[in-house]
Amino acid sequence: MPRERSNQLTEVEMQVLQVLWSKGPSPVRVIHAHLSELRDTNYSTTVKMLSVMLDKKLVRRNEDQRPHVYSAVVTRRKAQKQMLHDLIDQVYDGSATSLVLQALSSKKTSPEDLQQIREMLDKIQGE
Amino acid sequence: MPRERSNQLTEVEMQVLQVLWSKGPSPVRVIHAHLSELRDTNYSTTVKMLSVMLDKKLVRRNEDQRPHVYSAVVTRRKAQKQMLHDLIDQVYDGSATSLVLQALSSKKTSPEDLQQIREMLDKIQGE
DNA sequence: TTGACTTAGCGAATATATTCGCTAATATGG
DNA sequence: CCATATTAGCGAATATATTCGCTAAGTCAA
Repeated sequence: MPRERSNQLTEVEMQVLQVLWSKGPSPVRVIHAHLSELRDTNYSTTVKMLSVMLDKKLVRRNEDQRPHVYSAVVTRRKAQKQMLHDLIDQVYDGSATSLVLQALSSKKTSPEDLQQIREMLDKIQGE
Repeated sequence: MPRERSNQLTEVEMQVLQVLWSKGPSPVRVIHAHLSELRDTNYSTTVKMLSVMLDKKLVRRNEDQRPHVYSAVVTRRKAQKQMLHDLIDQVYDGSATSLVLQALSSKKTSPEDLQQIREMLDKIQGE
């Protein structure tokens, strides 16, 4: 008797959203085509996953058009924010700074990106 | 017939590791005490969870001492890195920079922390 | 219109996740 | 040494996650 459904996305859910975010609203057929590249899955399974995600309100669908069109309920940006905060809270003890430091130190970052980050810092300090 | 076990940590596993990281190697009794603050759980359940995590090699235990002592197999730092990369890959399309920008813009950061980040940037650019 | 194809959906099957009762083994104090 | 408490562990129960077969409904071209 597991606890209440954790609100964290499962791997498949993540992948489906990934597809919807990058391809935009799509019918099952298309979603399935892209999902197949990420995991070995059956069409029926994709249909079912979408119906589950519909129940969970992770996606919505437009039934006006015949092959129904699914789209993500939350924007990529929102999901990112949510997950980022969860990660910071749960694993970084609430310190966004240590996450930032670690992200910078472990991933190669281009000069342009570094510049962009400096600008963000300036903006924050209200220069 | 779900897919292969996802390697992402479940909520409870995360919480148990959280306790081990902050309190260090501990017997079940102690782990349970701290875990109880995070979730409404039974002693037996904690024992079981630890045994499951032992199977998954998420924790190890020393049986020399009588109340056996459990400890985390991976360091907090390692786990952080892993999860951070997964997040960047899966949700930020591989761009550490956009994660950093978002982390900075959505969390209040103290001047000292900002300074620390600037130093990291300088270090990366090899000034 | 009909046959073939596509799309929707349900429900059962199975795997993982989590819970806890109950029993056994071990420790401990008097 | 005995009674009691603590610790370990197993196994069943139950909830979620994921899979897919099978059927029905809709589409469409000849």
